Amino acid sequence: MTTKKRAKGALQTVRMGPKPVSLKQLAERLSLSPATVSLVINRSPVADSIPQETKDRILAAARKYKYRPNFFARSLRAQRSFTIGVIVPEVSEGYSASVMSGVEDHLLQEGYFYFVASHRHRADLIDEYPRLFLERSVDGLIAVDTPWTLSLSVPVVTVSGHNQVKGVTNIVLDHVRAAEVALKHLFQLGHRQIAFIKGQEFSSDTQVRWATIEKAARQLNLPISPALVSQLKGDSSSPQLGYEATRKLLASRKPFTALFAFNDISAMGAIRALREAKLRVPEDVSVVGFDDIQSAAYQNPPLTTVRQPLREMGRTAAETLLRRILRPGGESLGGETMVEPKLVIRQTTCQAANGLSSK
Amino acid sequence: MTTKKRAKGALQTVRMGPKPVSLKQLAERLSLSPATVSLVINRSPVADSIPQETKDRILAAARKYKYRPNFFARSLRAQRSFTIGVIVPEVSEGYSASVMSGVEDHLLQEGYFYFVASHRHRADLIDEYPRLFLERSVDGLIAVDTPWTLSLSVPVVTVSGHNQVKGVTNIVLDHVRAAEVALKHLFQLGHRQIAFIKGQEFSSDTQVRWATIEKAARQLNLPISPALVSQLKGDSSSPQLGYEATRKLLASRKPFTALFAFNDISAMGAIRALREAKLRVPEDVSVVGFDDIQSAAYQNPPLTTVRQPLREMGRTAAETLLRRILRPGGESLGGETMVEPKLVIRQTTCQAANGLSSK
DNA sequence: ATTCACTACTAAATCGCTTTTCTAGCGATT
DNA sequence: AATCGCTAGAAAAGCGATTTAGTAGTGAAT
Repeated sequence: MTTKKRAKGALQTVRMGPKPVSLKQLAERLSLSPATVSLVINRSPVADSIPQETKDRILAAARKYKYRPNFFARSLRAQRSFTIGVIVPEVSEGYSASVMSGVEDHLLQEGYFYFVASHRHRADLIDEYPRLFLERSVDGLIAVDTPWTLSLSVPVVTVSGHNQVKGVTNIVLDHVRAAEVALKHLFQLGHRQIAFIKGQEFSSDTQVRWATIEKAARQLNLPISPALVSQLKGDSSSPQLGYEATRKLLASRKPFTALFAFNDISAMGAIRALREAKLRVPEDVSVVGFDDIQSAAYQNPPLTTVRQPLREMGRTAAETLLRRILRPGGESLGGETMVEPKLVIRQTTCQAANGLSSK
Repeated sequence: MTTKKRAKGALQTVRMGPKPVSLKQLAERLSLSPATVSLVINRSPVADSIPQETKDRILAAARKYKYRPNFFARSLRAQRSFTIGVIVPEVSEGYSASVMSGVEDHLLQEGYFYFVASHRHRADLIDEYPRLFLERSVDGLIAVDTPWTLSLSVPVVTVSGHNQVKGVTNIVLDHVRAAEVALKHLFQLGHRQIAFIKGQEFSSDTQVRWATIEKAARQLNLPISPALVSQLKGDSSSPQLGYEATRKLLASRKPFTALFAFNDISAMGAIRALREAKLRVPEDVSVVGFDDIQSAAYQNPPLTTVRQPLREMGRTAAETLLRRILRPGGESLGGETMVEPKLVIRQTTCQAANGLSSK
C-alpha cells in the first residue's frame, strides 16, 4: 500500500453550517423563553394555550435557523437514544448482511439508528458487546445467529435464537417444515442414500436443523447413516469448510446420491469437492443448499436450496423490537415468531441415478 | 409468516442491573464530591494532589458499584460521541460488507462505535443520511462507494470516492495498475477482441475504471470496439444485470474471445449468458471479474479476477478517519491513499482460441 | 370588590458528567 | 503575627434539552 497526497482544486464546497443553533439562542432571537419554544416545537399539549400566531413565529424561526435539538441533551433527559444495537457473527457474511438489510429497512424508517458489532464467534465479545451497547444506552438489541442467554434491562429480539429467555423474542424459521420440504423433495426424486453436512456448533441453527432433519427422515422412513453425516469445522464462513466436510464424506467410501448442505456457502464448496472426485452434479449427486443467498441462483448449475426469507426476518425483528420498546411490559416469558421457508428447485437436484424412484 | 407465542420456562436469567449508579450517588457513598470522584476516575492530572489512599477508595467503590459514566452526559459535555457514521449503497452487497468488516476491525478496537445507513442509490438519502449522522454528532464519516461532494464540519473518508473535496480523504484502488494487469493478462493469452461491461453510472468507480481501461488498451495498442462495450443497467446488485449486459453484447453479433466484467457479480451473470449462447468459458470466451468476492473462488469454473483488498481498504479508512479526528486541522485539501490490486488467475481465462497468441 | 378561570408564558429543576475556579486548614517562612 | 504555599478536596458553572409548577394579566361571574 502506498500513500500519496495530491492537491487539486476542491470540486465543490457545500460546507455544512459549523455552528448549530441551540434552543436557548433560538429563544433569545424570539424574545421568548426556551421552555415555550421547546413546548411548541415538540407539539406538547401544554402548548395548547399558545396562540397560533406565536407558534407560527417559533416554527418559522426554527426553520430559518435550521434548529436541530441536540441529540445528547435530549437523550440524556429522556433516557432514550433512538438507537438499537445489532450483534452479528460477521458483517460480511451473506446471512448477517441480508438480515441487517431488513433490520435497517424498518429501523431508519422509524427514525432509529443502529450500531453494529460482530463477535466473530469469540465468546468474550459475545459477552462484551451487549454490555457496551447498554453502556451507550441502546433502546434495544437484535442478536443475529448468536447464542443468547442473557436477560437484559432492554428488549432483545434474536434472529435464529432458540433459547427461551425472559425478555427475549426469537424470530425463527419453521425448521420442521424446512427439513420436511427438502427431504421430501430428495425422497421423491428417488434418493435413499443422502449425505448431510451439519453446521458448526456455534451456529445457532445447527441443533434445531439437525433435530428436524432426523425427525423428517424418520417420518419418511429414511435411515440416516452416521458415515454420511459430516460437519463444518472452523469459524470462517468460506466455502472451503464445505469442501473439507465433503471430502470427509467422500473418504468414508460409502456411496450417496444426494447431499443436503448446511447452507449455500458450504454447498458451493461441496460441489467443488464432488467435481474433483469426478462426480457430476446433479447426475451423480444431487445437492441441496440452505438460505438462498443471492449468488445461489447464479451458481453453475444454479443451486437448489431452501430459502430463508432473511431480509423479512430482519424486518420482523426490527418491528418486534420497536413494538416492545414502545409498549414495555408484557415481555414476560419471551415469545417466538415463525417465518416460512420455501424450497427453490433449480438445477443441482435431479432423479436419483440408481432408479430407486421407480420401485 | 405465522405468529405464535410459546411459553416455556426461562433458560437462564442473568438480569443485568437495571439501575446503574450515577457519579453523584457514588460520591455520596464515598462522602466525597462528584468533582473529586470524576477527577480521579478520569485520571486527570488535577487529581495529582489527592492521596493514593483516597484514589484507591474511589476506584474500589467504582468497581464495586459497577460505575459506568453515562454516555450521553459525557458526550453532551465533551461534544464528542466516539461514534462514526458509515454510509454505503447497500449493506448486503459483498463489496460494502467487506469494507465494513475492515472498518469495524479498527473502530471497535479503538473504542468507537458506528452507525450504518444504506442509501440504495437514492439521491435524497445520500443527502439526508449525512445530515442525520451529523445531527447525532458523529465524530466523522466514512462513505463507501458513494458519490461525495460535501465538505462537512467533521472529517470524512471515502472508500472509492474520486472527487477532490476539502476535508475529505479518499481511499482508492490503483486503477491504472488494475486495468494494466488485467488487460495485459488477456493480451498475453492472445486475446484481441475483448468485450467490456462497464458499471452503472452511480457506481463511483465506473468512470475511473473505464478511463484506465481505455488508457491501458491504448498502451497495448489494442482497439476497443464500441459494439463490444456494454453497461450494467438498474440499481440492484444481482448477477442478472451482468447477464443482461452480456446478452446485449452477444446480440451485436460481433465476435469476442474475452470479456472483462465490471465486478464478480456481473461476471457471474455474464458466464450464465455465455453458456446459454453455447459458448464455453473459458475455451470460447475468457472472463475476468473484479473485486474477488468470497464466492469468486468457488464459481465453476473458479473466476479469474482483479482483487481489491476491500477489508484492508475499510481498515485504512477507519485508521485515517480516527487519525484526522484526533489531530484536527491539516485537512486542507483532501488527500488520497492508494492500495494495490492483485490479479488472481483462476480458471475462467485461457489462451485465445484463434491462435493469435503465437503470431 | 372579590374570587375564578383562563390565557400566555416563564422559572427553575433535572438528566449525569466535566472542569475551572475556589477554599479551608495547616505547617513553614519572614 | 502575618504571609506563603501546599494539600485535599468542594462549589459551581456549564453542556442543551424537557417538563412541572408557577405567575402575571385579563375578563367574567358572584
